[in-house]
Amino acid sequence: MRPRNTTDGIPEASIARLPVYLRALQSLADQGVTTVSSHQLAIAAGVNPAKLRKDLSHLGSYGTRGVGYEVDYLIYQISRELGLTQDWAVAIVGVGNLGRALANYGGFASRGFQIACLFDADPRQIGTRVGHHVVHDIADLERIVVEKRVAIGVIATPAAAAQQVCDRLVAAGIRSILNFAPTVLSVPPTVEVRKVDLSTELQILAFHAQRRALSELEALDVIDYPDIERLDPRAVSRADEPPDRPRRVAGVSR
Amino acid sequence: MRPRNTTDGIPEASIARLPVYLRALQSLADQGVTTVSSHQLAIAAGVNPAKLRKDLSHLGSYGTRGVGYEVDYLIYQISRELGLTQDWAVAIVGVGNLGRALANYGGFASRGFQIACLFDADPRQIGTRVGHHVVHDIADLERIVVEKRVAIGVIATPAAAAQQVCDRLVAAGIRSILNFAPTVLSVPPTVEVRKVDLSTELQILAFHAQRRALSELEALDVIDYPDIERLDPRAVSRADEPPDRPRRVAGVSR
DNA sequence: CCGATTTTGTGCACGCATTCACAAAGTCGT
DNA sequence: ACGACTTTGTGAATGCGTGCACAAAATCGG
Ligand SMILES: NC(=O)c1ccc[n+]([C@@H]2O[C@H](COP(=O)([O-])OP(=O)(O)OC[C@H]3O[C@@H](n4cnc5c(N)ncnc54)[C@H](O)[C@@H]3O)[C@@H](O)[C@H]2O)c1
Ligand SMILES: NC(=O)c1ccc[n+]([C@@H]2O[C@H](COP(=O)([O-])OP(=O)(O)OC[C@H]3O[C@@H](n4cnc5c(N)ncnc54)[C@H](O)[C@@H]3O)[C@@H](O)[C@H]2O)c1
Repeated sequence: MRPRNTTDGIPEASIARLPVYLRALQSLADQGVTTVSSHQLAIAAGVNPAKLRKDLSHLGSYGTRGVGYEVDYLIYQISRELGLTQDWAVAIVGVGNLGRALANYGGFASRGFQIACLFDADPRQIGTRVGHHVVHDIADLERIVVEKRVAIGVIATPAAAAQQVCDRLVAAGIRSILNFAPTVLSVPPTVEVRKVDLSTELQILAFHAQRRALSELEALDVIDYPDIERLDPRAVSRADEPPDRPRRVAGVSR
Repeated sequence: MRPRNTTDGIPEASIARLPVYLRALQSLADQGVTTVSSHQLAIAAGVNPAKLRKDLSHLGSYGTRGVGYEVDYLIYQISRELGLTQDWAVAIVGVGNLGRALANYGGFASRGFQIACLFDADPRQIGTRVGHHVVHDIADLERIVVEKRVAIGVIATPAAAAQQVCDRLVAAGIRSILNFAPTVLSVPPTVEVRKVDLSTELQILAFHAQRRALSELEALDVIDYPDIERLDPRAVSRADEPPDRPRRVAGVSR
């Protein structure tokens, strides 16, 4: 073994939190704070202090016992670990509602992500300006992606086109993809896909909201009905009948 | 104990996957498929079949051994569990780039989420139309949220305004919040916040992209340099010097 | 009616992540 | 120079999630 401190393999869960720490640190730096304890930073980042320290310990031993962490130095170390000391060229495919919002967003450039080019398949979009870019024809994707050294592809097309677009991004050599379309993409194992699914987020919120509503109902009025299934707790939109349950319906299906 | 099948407490990890299964099932239903095995559905959803079965088993015993799951029936059961048999009214605060994209998106209504109202603080936005809604003054938030029975709030304002907007949503009785601003929101424990952070996603992609680049470099040329720290593997934007590391620098800090 | 076949539902083992709790390390005041 | 105090870094315990592997259940053909 050699004294290579940052051995390797930082746990995924830690990596996902590093950007949060980074943002909290930058906010502290803006306020003129030069030194921060794990406790303070943990509060700012919304995590447990022990978890924060363990996460940071994966990068190396950058704190000072009795004092805390030097804000600027830690910002640099996290940025370096995340690969933010260089710029990354990003291509956005699909300049509809969402693609436009992303293209116009200023918050990426400041974090080292340069929108390098935009693509669409719609002839009415091609050639128009969005932000300070001209929308390219998807037909030119491979050429331009290579020319501009694009490393990250963002898919903001309808779901039906997503796999096809993904295949072309991969063919052009891109191995990091952020997918906004609600589809499961299949890619070779060398390619990493991350999915952002807004409907899913809302559905998870709905699940918990329903749970809350239900448990509150039970808490106050209900006398614990017998076994009759109470399909819909909120007794409003009960209109749509449940689909024919499987025909076999054995007598004792528990 | 009573024969209440869906006892309670479905693991969070399972809940987060239910929307994915739901979408895969709907796609199958559209193709006319009436019955599906855990294996097929698992492929469509991009997960392990055993995991899928265990997830579904938390909802009840809705499969038929030797056959599989009835597509329509399973769609109904998952929808019910997620609370999608009723409609949910959603308010969007901040109609900038992102808020507009969300307001114009058609994919929410079809999943039971109705955009009920839009808010902004900018006088130039207030009163304008976005989608088929008029943008309301944020000053009227509490009143309108109660009137329209809004259950879910979406924050699409700049980070600086997010906590303040959040507080008002909570004051108006909303207990489910989807936050797009890059801030940690603090809320009472009765309120659930989910965060969608696009910059974080890109940063995670960048981390892995850097790892790949680095390990490929090492794989072919490098003769394993001695201990000199190699800060930047890509030797390009090496311009910016690392910040002054903590002054104390002990001799043997390992 | 029975036996071969398919596929579910789940017990179990394993590994990763979280959190506690504490010794080691460093600071700061006197 | 020293002792009280602060805060890091990490061992150890616990809990959660994943996936294998298999018995139980149901179908179907003969
Ligand atoms: N807008 C939102 O708020 C939102 C929310 C959740 C999910 N999504 C998802 O994000 C994706 C984009 O949403 P949107 O609202 O921007 O859709 P949109 O219809 O407004 O835009 C899609 C764009 O993709 C282009 N396109 C279609 N096929 C293409 C192809 N093969 N190659 C290149 N471009 C192509 C279209 O011309 C269009 O400009 C969709 O999959 C949608 O489900 C969007
Ligand atoms: N646009 C993107 O693609 C993108 C990507 C990642 C993150 N985000 C985040 O999403 C948020 C919105 O981004 P955007 O690009 O739409 O910003 P934007 O500046 O285009 O829009 C913000 C809107 O919020 C309104 N607003 C400001 N203060 C308000 C208040 N107190 N109450 C109500 N409305 C208020 C503004 O008037 C403006 O219309 C930001 O926090 C941004 O960091 C956006």
